[in-house]
Amino acid sequence: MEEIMRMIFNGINLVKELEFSLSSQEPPESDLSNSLGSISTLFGDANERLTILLAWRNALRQQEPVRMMDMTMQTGPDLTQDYWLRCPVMRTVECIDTSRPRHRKRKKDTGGEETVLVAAVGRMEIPPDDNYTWRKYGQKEILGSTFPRAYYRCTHKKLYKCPAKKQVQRLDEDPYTFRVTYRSYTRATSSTISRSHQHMPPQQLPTYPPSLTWPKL
DNA sequence: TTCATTTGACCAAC
DNA sequence: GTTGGTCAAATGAA
Repeated sequence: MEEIMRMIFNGINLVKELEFSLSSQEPPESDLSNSLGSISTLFGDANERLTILLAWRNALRQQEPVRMMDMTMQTGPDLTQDYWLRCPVMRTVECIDTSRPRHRKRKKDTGGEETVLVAAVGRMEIPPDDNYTWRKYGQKEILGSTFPRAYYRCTHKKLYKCPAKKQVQRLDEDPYTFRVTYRSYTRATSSTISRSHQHMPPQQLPTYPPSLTWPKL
């Protein structure tokens, strides 16, 4: 909510600036267009976030089994900032030993799994960016589902041995809602995190979702 | 040239 | 045998 309020106040400031420039002189049409575009975008984004937030609160009120999570509602650092590295490492993640034989499938392994419902932004057919860098590595038609399931892993899997993965499944009953499942973290100490991560300033660590926060360094 | 996506194939779990 | 998760070659975009 704090982030939304900040966007609204920024929009108000832009309106005031526009008002001032109009009262003092007639600005070039290009400047006027840019200014109106910025204001429109800012208020539009704030409105979208507010819509998602309300849906999330309604879901909580109804005590739904899975949480509607606002991908952009943050209380942490400013996520509009372009992190030089956006890696979805989870709090208690244990690094993968790449020397062991690979396990392609682990059914019933629900440890460290977190599922959220995510509303698509506007009429877009993709879920909003969760501010982490993912690389798609597969897509499958799922029995009983109209839409295919997409598989993503952390972009920095090799570099930092980051094991985080997510699955994105569009809901049959609501094509503009996605079920996003975050996977592959185990109960281990943060000391098992690759030391390569330690150059990430902790104050810039993203905080979404709760179980996806960076380890304390 | 590098990196991301697509997609058929592979394989373990059921 | 079927299904879901992953791999990796091919392809495309920047």
